[in-house]
Amino acid sequence: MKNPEFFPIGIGALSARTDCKIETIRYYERQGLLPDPPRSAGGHRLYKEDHLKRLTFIRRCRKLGFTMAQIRQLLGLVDEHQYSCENIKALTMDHVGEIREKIDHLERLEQALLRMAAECNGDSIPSCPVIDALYQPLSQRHSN
Amino acid sequence: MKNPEFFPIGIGALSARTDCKIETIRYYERQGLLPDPPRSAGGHRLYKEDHLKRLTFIRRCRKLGFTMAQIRQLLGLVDEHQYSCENIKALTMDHVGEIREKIDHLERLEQALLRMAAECNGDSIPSCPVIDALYQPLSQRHSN
DNA sequence: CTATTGCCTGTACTAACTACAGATACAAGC
DNA sequence: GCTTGTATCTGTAGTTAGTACAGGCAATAG
Repeated sequence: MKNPEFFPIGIGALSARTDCKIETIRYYERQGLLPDPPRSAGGHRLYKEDHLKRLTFIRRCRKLGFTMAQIRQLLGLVDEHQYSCENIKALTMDHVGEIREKIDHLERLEQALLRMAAECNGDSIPSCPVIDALYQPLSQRHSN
Repeated sequence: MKNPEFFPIGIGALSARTDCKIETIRYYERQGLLPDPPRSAGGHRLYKEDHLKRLTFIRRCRKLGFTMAQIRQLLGLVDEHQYSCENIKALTMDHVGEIREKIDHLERLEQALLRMAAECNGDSIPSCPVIDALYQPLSQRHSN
């Protein structure tokens, strides 16, 4: 029940099954995230089910916002069977922390922009408090 | 009261006053955001107050998350005196919309990660539902 | 006059891909 | 077997917004 007749597959089929562009697959190989696959007589890459699973893992991690460095770390743990629920959870929660920081930062930007935009009266004369606020030099308040 | 004795200044002084690295100032010049300044006999850049104001504007916009393309647009409007409260506010609110999309996306990632981490029992045996969830091929459910 | 900064140009690097160009391999049809 | 068309190959360059040099002049302090 492991569909042995479908493997090995070429890079195009792997690409279609993982929603990952061919160039990106080759890029991951160059970066060492995917092992170099065996080749056909003519040099074409031939992938088996393990490659499919590994690439699926990589793509899911990327969609969750993990960096390639973090994925490398996760794969390292998996490859060496050195992972446990404990350390995977720790890495995951580190990543959650990073995401929260980004959210905080964006929320602060949003508030700053909304405060400035609230000053606008929305008319069409060539003047705008947003531009004024951004354009005034730092040294305006006391002679610097 | 415009401190005329402080200008012109060199690139190092401009850098110090704007919290912008020297290389970044030259980069903005290459990208056409800052006009080419006059030079000394020996070729050193000499900046005046207008440059200081313009660079301050650029840096504030960057800190607010505007891309360089957006800043180019804002500066274009300012340079041609073609801006009004109306269109500046519109650009600002567009940017707020982009920021909100990023926040939404990050919040969804956070929830996905937290859901996975919640499955972890936190023990130290080499097994983890997060890894399992990420590693299963798409084709696992029905023979593909 | 010389030593020390300061500044110059040009190039290469970052993250995570994407997009070619130009050449070769493979599969299908006849 | 031959041809055609698609698949894949390598290698290079582009994207964003800078950062980091190397190697060489310019300005300035003492």
